Amino acid sequence: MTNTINDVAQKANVSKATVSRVLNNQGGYSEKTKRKVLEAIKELEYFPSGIARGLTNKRTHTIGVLLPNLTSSLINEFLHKIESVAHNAGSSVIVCHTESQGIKTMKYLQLLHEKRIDGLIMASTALKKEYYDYIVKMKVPLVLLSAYSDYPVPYVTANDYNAAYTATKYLIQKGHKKIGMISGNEVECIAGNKIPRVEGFKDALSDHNIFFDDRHIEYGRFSIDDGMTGLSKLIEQIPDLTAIFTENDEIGMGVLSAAYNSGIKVPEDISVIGMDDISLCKFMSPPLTSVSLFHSDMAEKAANIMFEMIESQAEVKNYILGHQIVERQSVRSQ
Amino acid sequence: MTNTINDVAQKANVSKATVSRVLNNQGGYSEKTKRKVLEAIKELEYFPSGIARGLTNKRTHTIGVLLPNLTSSLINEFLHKIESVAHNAGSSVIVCHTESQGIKTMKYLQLLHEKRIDGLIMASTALKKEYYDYIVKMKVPLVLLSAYSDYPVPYVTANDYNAAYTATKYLIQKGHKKIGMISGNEVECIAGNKIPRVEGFKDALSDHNIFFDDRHIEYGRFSIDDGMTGLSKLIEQIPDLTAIFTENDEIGMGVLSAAYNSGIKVPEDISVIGMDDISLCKFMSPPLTSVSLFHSDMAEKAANIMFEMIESQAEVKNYILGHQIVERQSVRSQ
DNA sequence: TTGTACGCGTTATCAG
DNA sequence: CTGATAACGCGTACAA
Repeated sequence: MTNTINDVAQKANVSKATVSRVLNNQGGYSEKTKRKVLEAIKELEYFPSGIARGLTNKRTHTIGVLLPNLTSSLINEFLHKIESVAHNAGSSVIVCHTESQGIKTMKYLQLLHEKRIDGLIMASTALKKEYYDYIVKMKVPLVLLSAYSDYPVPYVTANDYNAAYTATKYLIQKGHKKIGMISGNEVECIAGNKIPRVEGFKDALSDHNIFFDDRHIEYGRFSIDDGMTGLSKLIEQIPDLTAIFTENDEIGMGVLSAAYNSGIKVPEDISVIGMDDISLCKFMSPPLTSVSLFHSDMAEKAANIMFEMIESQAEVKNYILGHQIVERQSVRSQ
Repeated sequence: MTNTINDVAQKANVSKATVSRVLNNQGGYSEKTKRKVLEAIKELEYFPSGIARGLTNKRTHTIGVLLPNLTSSLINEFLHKIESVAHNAGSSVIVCHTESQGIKTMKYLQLLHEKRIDGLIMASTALKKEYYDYIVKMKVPLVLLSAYSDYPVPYVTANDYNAAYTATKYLIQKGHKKIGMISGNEVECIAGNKIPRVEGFKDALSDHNIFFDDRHIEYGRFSIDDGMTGLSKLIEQIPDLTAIFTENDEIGMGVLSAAYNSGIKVPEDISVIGMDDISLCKFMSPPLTSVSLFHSDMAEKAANIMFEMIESQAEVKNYILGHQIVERQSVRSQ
């Protein structure tokens, strides 16, 4: 059995209250008793129980992170940064991967509720009413990461519409006129909402008087395979296609891979620009031009906001981070 | 304030013992009181506190996972599987990334100790005496994942030596005679121990009477960049090199990338075989031949063992999983 | 079938 | 400066 504060108190011939005081450096005790207590602690190898402490303190020093199926390098960037901030704040992180289209989300929410987490970060997730209502009941600060919501919830995200617009415009400025897109969403709208990256793409095209129709956009599921199949479909539908904007880098990788397999040269035959600027872009063949959304900064910001809310209850505002094209070698001038 | 079991008891005009019984389906109560209690629970939106329960139960239904800096797709495979098993067992997982060479490891162990986790999984980490001693004091079941130890601790891992031997032999059988290796370890030995994958490489060469010396092996830090610099160094030292075995796929990707940048064709000019068979291999240009170590199975096994130990206290034996070459297009016959 | 009382490990309050 | 004692929220013998 692990030793408790009582054992220490007994061994040091003091009350457990005193032990607690020494433990938390609260002052109000003599040097002598402090030494006695410290000694007993060392001898008994006593280590306080965070869970018992949490019971009285109403704080578990644990936060939850809900993550959907994202590119693994994105998940890692998010998780890593959040963890880093959390640990600096003396908290630990419980991760929950919400696999396929969040049917498990409610279950995880309950689990986290039961664990009495101090706060919750949801990444890249559409905040459904069901979730929101439940989280409100949990009475736990929530921060959205790489997501937006109409509910009064702070979020940290990029402007996906603008970023997609920028990427498309970049292609246009490079002289491309036949431009396709491969989206990661299987349908054109999510829960009735337009997909920002798709809209940005469309609007950039319209604004520059470049023709497009449904055949210029393929829909998939954000996987590399979708990039592979997407390329052939796009080429089939638009034979004189010269450039492709992919909704994320993973799809972009798929395009690169499919191009390699079918003897299509990038960027000579076709230009490709991705999005997210994951670390792998640099190592593609050719290195993939992409749009950085500063995910690491996003995660850090979100985590910081989270802890601010935990500490001070204060309402915190939203942050929309910028984006930046990272030129590499997958796009050429037309 | 969140409602407690007392509030429910009061509302339903029963004792909290009865509420507890209903909550845990322990029987011994009339249908009528059950209904009353359930109703009160619903009205008050009562949800039991796992931390209060943990205090009496001595079980927090939380396990810890310690991860070093690995390829993000590996981390994800590990984490995802462990999480999946954990959630099925009604537990959640706290992640701890031990960043650069584990100086933080002890701090994390203390944190997990304080959190009173039920069990601990350490991935790809050399179990130092300091860690081991501390974990023994924690009195928490420990499972090593993708690691081996002389301490009496169950582990689930591949036989790295054999896998490397197999990979090298594969290259030899393809007719290669000038073979280099890029290791991810900065030095030839870790804490006095030879690196299994390096030894497997060397022995395969020796056993087949193929000459090699120090110039045939480059050391780095498991990053893609090391693959990039490693390639040029290797070629400089061994101009007639025809094949490279990289200690992991990430380094292999670096080699592919560096080759692309310097106009070296893979596999025409040089063959490359990686290790781990991460999901990205399939999408490299060319697709990277690798050795699968079945990491997903490893993680699942480790997690299952973990929960067996938690449930039954029983000593559990070790598992060494097999490996398999996954042929793609980065190696050609010489 | 139901209620009482106590333990779990810690912190906080109030005396002394 | 220090010590009882009461929470905290839940489980569980034991008693009724």
